[in-house]
Amino acid sequence: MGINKVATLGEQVRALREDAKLSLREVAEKIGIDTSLLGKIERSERQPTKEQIKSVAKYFKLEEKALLKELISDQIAYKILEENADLDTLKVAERKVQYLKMKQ
Amino acid sequence: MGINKVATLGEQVRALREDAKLSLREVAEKIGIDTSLLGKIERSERQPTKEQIKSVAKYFKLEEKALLKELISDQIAYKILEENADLDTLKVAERKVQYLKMKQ
DNA sequence: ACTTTTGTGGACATAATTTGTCCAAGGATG
DNA sequence: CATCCTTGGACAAATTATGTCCACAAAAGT
Repeated sequence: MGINKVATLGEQVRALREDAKLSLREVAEKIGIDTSLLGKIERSERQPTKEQIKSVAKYFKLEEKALLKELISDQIAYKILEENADLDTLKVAERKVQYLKMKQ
Repeated sequence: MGINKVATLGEQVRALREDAKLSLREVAEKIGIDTSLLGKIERSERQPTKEQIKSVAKYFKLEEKALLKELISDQIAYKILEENADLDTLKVAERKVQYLKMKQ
């Protein structure tokens, strides 16, 4: 699974790890976090911090910025789902971003 | 200012209140919250809870669902801004919502 | 000019949410 | 069986958000 497929950040990380035939333990240790935590991140039970994102990006030689974007979009997607909000809510949000940027 | 204009939830509430020529105190009391809190909500310094949204909707005879949508879109817009994220992030989020809904 | 009302903002305790770890247990692999 | 792997619960700790109190300045009223 490529990094560009539609999947959560966690799923993408898992795919990277499995493609590299590495265990949670190995990667977690390299990144400096608990095995269980990495597992939770892959299952989207925990949101990685920016620092963790950096470590992951570095480890898998990915662009940190791209992963960050995956993180934010994940968080927004989950918010929409758990609030049971209409997809159109995102359009409204987009307009608000533009509006708020206008008024500096 | 109508409820449909592009503005934050707080600004919309403020507009409603000012159009009705009411003070923060009056409305806050009716709604059962502190004056200062209502002010902060109008300035987006605090996010109203769902209960507060309900009270506001009831008080101004608006659809609760519409206000809820304003709340969620506000939260998303502010997230985009404070993370300095690209607007395209919202598109990614949209695809993820669809993706996550697919896998039930 | 004095009084009252109004909105804002800081400080703060409290509450709610999130994070990260430990540990136990179940599966798969060999 | 023995080992490695992943998952999940429980929980303390950390982080973030909430709501109130209070003081102050500006505006409005008398």
